[in-house]
Amino acid sequence: MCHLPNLLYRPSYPSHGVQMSDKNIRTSRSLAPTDADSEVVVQGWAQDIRNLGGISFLQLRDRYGIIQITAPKKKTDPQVMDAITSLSRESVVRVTGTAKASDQAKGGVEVLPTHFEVISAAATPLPMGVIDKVNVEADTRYDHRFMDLRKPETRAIFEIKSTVLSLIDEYLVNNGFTEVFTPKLVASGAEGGATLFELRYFDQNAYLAQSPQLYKQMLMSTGLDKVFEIGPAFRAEPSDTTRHVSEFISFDGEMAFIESQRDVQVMIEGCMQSVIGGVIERCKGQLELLGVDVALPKAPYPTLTYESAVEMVNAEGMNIPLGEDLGTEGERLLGNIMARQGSEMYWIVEYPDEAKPFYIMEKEGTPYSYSFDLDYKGQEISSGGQREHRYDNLVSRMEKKGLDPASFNFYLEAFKFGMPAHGGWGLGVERLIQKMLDLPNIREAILFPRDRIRLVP
RNA sequence: GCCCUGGUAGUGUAGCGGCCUAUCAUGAGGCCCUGUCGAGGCUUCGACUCGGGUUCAAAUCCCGACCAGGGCGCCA
Repeated sequence: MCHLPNLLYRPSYPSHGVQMSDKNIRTSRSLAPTDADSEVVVQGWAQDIRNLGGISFLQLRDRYGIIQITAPKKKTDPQVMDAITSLSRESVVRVTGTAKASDQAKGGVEVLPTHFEVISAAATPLPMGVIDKVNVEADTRYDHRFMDLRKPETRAIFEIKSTVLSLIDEYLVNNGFTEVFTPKLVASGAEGGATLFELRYFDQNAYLAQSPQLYKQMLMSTGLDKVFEIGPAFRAEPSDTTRHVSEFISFDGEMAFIESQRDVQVMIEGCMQSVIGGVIERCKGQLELLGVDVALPKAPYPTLTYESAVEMVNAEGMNIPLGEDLGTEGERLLGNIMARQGSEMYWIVEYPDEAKPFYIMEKEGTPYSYSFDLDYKGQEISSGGQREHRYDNLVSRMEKKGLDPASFNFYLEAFKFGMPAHGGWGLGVERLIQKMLDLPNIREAILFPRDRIRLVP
């Protein structure tokens, strides 16, 4: 799969791309004082209309910003004047007019209209204001997300998300990975733990995949060696938090012929540095709009064992028994401790194998496993480890976890006829974005979030 | 799923037994204004989530449903 370079925010490329008509179509970015006295066509949403009687102003918003349409009554066709002053906010219009340099207009240029076309009049009142001076609750914003996305700062998150995905792609392809797609409709995915969404599949029952785990592992027996996938994952967990949703984008990778899980960690770490560094470099405008100062995490990321992580939080007043999960509070406290030491990203390795799925390799002679979590500012964004590639051990681990190996034949078969040592990871893309941009809720990083109760829009 | 808090005009809120014919802001409609950009001035419009109950009287108290926010839990 080929990926075009990110054209946004590289002013050396023409911003309007392919010219689709012979009209002099301009955007808020391409219109400049040097256009003065020439006829231009601009189009967008009517953000604000100011009728002062003898002169009217229309703020026209497009993808890149605002263009001011200025209509002095004496110099403007009465029909055009009327159309402007009677326009409802958020209507889509196309304006033809004369560009005029002006110190009083932002950007130093405004347009005096000669023709005015309402492409789509907006009904009133708006379900929520785009520039109103009142707060709008998150729930109301998600109910009317198309309107919410008219705010540049809301859109900025998704422009950054797009850049993150491009950067991941670039990094992995440069490191010899092949991008793959595994099925999201599956017959069984009961790898334990997470609950599945069930649905009818012709005359069978099927499930929405909670993870590409089994399939990406099967690919390790093929010779593709290094694969990654970016795609949706579905969890029917009844979670109700600011960091859980029932549909999210998972970035999964799997690598064959590894020496240890460390090989996998090195790859993720390099990828994260490249992604965060790339966002800082390519998304300056969006970060400024969001008022976020993203810092490149200190590398190499410190590695804590699960045991030492428990000791660290217990030393600061918690009381977590060995073997137990850190919990939300413990995770957050650990984040604070690490922040004090200047580390936003850090590894927690060797979790108790009891808490890990069947496909993880045990650390023999200990209650621990060859597994890792990657935490970013006190929140887990990725987990992975070395997989159990030895058929007999894998089957006995399944049995130990109360799973029936017979229902995993399609998976186990790949381990029977030559399977290299391998390891991999899964990473929640929206969690990465959430922590990177300090978003209060993971839903802010999803266009149309799906949670326990929200299925619309 | 549990605990806590809450549901009032399009949006965001105040009011928390009678002073409610319900506050303020924002918005929408109308009018005035030639440099607005959180414009300004005048004016009009618009709401108590639903169902039961208590009471002479309920937006206000009680019960239930539904929904939301915060926290926890569940959790690749």
